Parts: sequence; C-alpha cells; structure tokens
Amino acid sequence: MEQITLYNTLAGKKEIFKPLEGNKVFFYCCGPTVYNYIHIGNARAFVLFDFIRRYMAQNGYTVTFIQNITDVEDKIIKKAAEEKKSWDSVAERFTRAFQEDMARLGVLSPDISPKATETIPAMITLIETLEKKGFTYTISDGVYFRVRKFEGYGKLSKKSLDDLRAGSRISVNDEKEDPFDFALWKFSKPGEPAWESPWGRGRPGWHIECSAMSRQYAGRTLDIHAGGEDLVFPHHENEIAQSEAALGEPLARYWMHNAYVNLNGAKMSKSLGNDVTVRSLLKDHPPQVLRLFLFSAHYRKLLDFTADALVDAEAKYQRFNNFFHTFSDVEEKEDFSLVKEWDERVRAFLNDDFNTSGALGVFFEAVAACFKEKDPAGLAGAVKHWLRRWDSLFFILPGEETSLTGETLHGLMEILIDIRHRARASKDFELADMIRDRLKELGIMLEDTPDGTRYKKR
RNA sequence: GGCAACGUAGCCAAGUGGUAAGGCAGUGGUCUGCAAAACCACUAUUCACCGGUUCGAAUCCGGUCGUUGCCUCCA
Repeated sequence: MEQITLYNTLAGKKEIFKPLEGNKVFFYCCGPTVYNYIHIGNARAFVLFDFIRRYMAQNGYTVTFIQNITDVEDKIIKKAAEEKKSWDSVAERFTRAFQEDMARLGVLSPDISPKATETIPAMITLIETLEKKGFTYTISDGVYFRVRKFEGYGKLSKKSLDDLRAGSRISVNDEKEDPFDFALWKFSKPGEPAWESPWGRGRPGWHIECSAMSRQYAGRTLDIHAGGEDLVFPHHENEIAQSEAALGEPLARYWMHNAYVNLNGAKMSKSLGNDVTVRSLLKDHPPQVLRLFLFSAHYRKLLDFTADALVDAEAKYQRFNNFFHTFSDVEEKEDFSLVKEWDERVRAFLNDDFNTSGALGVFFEAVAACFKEKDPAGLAGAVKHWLRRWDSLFFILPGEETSLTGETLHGLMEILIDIRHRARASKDFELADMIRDRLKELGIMLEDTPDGTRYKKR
C-alpha cells in the first residue's frame, strides 16, 4: 500500500493519509447540479477526483467512490420554466449529458451515484434529528438550520461568523435569526416539485443532500470528502454543521478541494456565462488533450484556460504521438528494471498530494531518453509498455492506431509511395510533391527516412 | 471592508533548506531534393521587490507591490 500525503483543507496542511479502518476508503465527491452542460472547470474536479480514486484503488486501497447527482434544485426549476419543459425532464437530459461527457473524458462511473430525489427519506430523517436537538426553526418559506448554535462553524473555511457579517453582501431575510442560517427544507410554491414531509410539502435544501447521502451509503465518517474550492464556503461548511450537529461525529476526516479553471484570467462559471463546455471542446480536441491541459498544473493551483494553453496541450500530445509513431515497429515489452527510476519518481510525485504536473515531466524525460539512445529498441519497448500502463490512469496518450490499418489501404499506400519514389529518382519533384500534398489533404503524412518512406494518419 | 491563495525563462510549469525537472516557442547546426520527425548546441548566475534567520534560501520569517479567488448559487 502506497503511503500518500494529501492536503487537508480542514487541517490547513498536508497530512499522511490514513483511512479510518484498514485499507477501506469511503470517498465522497460532490457531483453536478444537472441544469446545463458541464464546462472544462467542472471537469477539472471530476477528472481529478476520479484519478485519485483510481490511483488509490490500484495501490492497495479498497475505495468506495460516491458521487451525488443533484436533480432537484432552484436552477433546474428555473431552466425548466425557461424551456417550458418539466423539471424532471431537464434533470434527466442533463444527467445523461453529464454521464456522456464523463465517459468521453475517460472518467469512470462512481461506485454509487445517488440522485437527490432518491434520497429524500434520509434527508427528512436527518432534519428530524436536528429538530429534536434544537438546531432548526421554521419560517414562512422553509425549515432553517441555526448556524450560531453549532460551535465549530467556520472551522473548514477558517472564517468566523463575525468576520463574515462584517463584509456581508447577502440580503438579510428578516425572518431568519441569522443571515447565515440556511434552508434544510424549502416549502414549494404551486407547480414546483414537492415531497411530503413533517413540515409540509416541499423540497430539500441544497446542503442537506450530501450529508444524508454520505450517511446512507457510507454509514459512518467519510475518509475523504472532495469538491471544488468554491464549495468550501458555504456548502461544505454547512454540511459539516448539519452532519456533526445531528450525529455528533465528524462528517469526513480529509477534505480535498481543487482550484478553479479561469478563462483568460477571470473565473469561468455557468452563472457568469463565460464557460466553455466540455462538449464543445471535444468537437475539436481529443479527450487526451483536455486531460493533458488539466494535469499540466498541480490541482491546487489556478489553471488559466487560454488559446495558448490548448496549443501547449496539443503539442504535448503530439510529442507522445511522435514517440509512439517513431517506435511503432518496436514491440512493447515489460522490463521494469529499465524504467524503475522513472517509475519511482512518478510514484513519489503522485504520493505527494497528487502532483500530476511533476509526473508528466518524468514521462517526457523517458520519451526523450528513448530518442537519444543510439540503439533505442530495447529501451523504447520497455518505455512504451510502462507508459501504456500509466495511461490506464492518466488517459493522455494517443490510441494505438496512429498508422493506417487494413491490408488494402496499406497496399494502396505502397503503390503511391513507389510511384513517388520513381518520380524522385527521375528528379520529377513536382509529381513527388503533388503526391505528398494530396495525401496530406487526406490527413496522411509521408516521411522520407534513410530506411525508406513511411506514412502516418494525422 | 474582512479572509485566503498565488507571483519561477518569451509562454506553461515542477521544485518547499544544499545550489533551477519537463513541455511549447526561438536561434544556430546535423539529417533531407525540399520537408516532417528526431538529435546536438545556445536560451533564468537566478526564482515579484525589500529586509531578516542560516555555513547555505526559489524554498523559513517579516514587510511591500501585483494577480486571482472566497465572503451570494457555483467544480
């Protein structure tokens, strides 16, 4: 079992990761609210935590990965009203879109993927417990959590209620005892989705679902609770408050948060309308390129999504592509002794708070070493095998079929290459170049090497 | 206004006490009919700035400036 160090937001520092019991890891990651297509910033969190989950699973931990789908929420209702559709059809459509985007990005399905609407009984039970302990009160539009009564409020985000109040921009609802009290249960207006509850017909508040689900599916304190940096306050702070107030034990031991993706220097956000969807990016870029972009910086560091950044990621992808293409005749073979040092460095980087950027650097060093070797066949075979193994986790390498497949096509290519060879021999470069240019238009690149001409599909 | 994070070459970025990984771009060369790919050489005596601690600091401490974010739904 690898020893992993990770940055725990709750502790405010890196800590050695130790599951509550043995090698069992209950890992909860906040999922999407399904009212729109996800953007590249959303994808950062999902790609990252899927990566971490799989790295752990491949290294001796038994991971149960839980990721909710928020399928009832104000924004979904709003979107449905705009489109004149039912709220549940909107939720269904974007749930499917989310799952498709994830699959294309190479993100595995969670072990458990509960929907908010399927977990309402557990939420009601939790609110009842809070009510018994005096943490709730009811006003005209819903049941609220009494933030002041929970002693540790602010321990995750390192904020005190008084600091927050000083700079508060939130509009104060006169009925609320404190502006930071939040809704556990919202009463429904006519036409809005509604479930029966002891307090009246309504729907759950946003924060309660993660608390209820993690309890229902893990049954105890989580080992890891993860999400984007913007969820620290108030979402995760509120989850902690309600869970710990109700159950008297920690909600999670380790809290992990990824930094944002900015768009040309400013925050990318669905609500600001400057988001770039994964769906649109996948039209022009293979998923590997998007993942290379996402892995290019440490996850706790801000990533700026720019045209240059995408060009950079494309170039990295091409570098790998050229490597596999150049050594396409070399058979992959397992020879760990040749790659041992690189492998240890990659592991050291990943074990130190999942430093994917450092790990990528090692991959490129290995690639460069193969190109530099005078007789690289032995090394390249081992590096190819080694990279492919890591790629089951990273998913950044080009697929196997970079050269044309199919015997007929191959035969045709041989003919064209032969004609061009003859043209060159008789110094008919016009013809030779025409063949090369026309093939290029089809996306087939010719390369003249000392061992003859070869081709690849771009 | 309050609270944070970050600031490493033209760009991206790793490195958190022992003397600057890696990728892209650039320049010169090798190879080529010309290319492509690849290789070789060059490209930060220096890590925003100013002090301090230390034998030694990009790395620790204090201050200054700058960027970004959170304080409202948000990955």
